[in-house]
Amino acid sequence: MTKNDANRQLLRKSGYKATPSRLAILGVFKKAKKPLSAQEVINALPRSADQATVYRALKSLNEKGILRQIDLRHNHAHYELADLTEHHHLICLACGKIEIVHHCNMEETESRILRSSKHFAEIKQHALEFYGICKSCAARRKKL
Amino acid sequence: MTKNDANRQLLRKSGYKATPSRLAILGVFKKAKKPLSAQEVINALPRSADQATVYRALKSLNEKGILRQIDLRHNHAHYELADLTEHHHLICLACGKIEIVHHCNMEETESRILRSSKHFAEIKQHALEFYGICKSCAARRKKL
DNA sequence: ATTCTAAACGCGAATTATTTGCAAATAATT
DNA sequence: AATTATTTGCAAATAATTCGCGTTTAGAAT
Repeated sequence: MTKNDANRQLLRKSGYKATPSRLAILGVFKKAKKPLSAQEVINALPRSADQATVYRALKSLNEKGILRQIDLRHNHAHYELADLTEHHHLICLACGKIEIVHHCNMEETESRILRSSKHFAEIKQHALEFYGICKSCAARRKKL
Repeated sequence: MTKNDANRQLLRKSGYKATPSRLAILGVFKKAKKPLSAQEVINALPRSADQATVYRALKSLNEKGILRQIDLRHNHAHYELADLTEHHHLICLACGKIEIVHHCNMEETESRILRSSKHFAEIKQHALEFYGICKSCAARRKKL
């Protein structure tokens, strides 16, 4: 299966063993349409893996930049594949709805920041999320 | 005391009672040089308050926009006063060091996003944090 | 193919972070 | 001073994440 071979290589290239759980976790993210929490990954796995295994995998994959961590303000971390085209999230503070946002052009900002920073040598990632109210929540609130 | 009077008004204006714990919590943030976790607030309080009280206060103050929540990737929320001049954070993935970043000009981006969004009515806040490696961690790593 | 070994796993328990229910206390209003 | 809706403290619950450790296993070396 070619998809698994690609993931297998990806893991090996980062110095990890290509274990069934890690391959399965990557598979779950490949299918996902939105950032997933550890619990959602656990639930979505075809053959169950221990929660410690999943947490460890998420952490490692995030450290190597295969996944990226997203803060949706839900008191727990979410992750998504890092190789998606550059985008950010618009999150409804009332209902949690997520919309994808493109074209924020952060590379330029990052290099400018780095040039003027006293203490930092490198920027590896950034998180840019917008929190607001979605239209249906806004409508619902007007009625009250 | 004039400073407390200002905070007292701020709280009342948001519909809250100006209780000693909330005034003390605002006092702690006023002195702080960096975003604080709930635990750090608890430790910094002159007269101790219960953790439930502190968590409840942080949540309310964040909802009313007096505090804002920051994600430093430490598995717990941090907060800072919302009325600081617009800035963001540069966080070292290796040691946690924080540097303040100015001039990211997000208002323009926000209004553009809102104009092109299908589902969102309003943007209330954003989080923009940069994660990288600080110079001293970079140096330490080279030696290894 | 078999052996070897560091890395990864599963399990259970520990930690850490945050929330909740409820009775008592209290800030603001009258 | 009396009233009342908020807020507090306490203790316990829940949620999120991590850790220790004995066992298994992927990949390298024979």
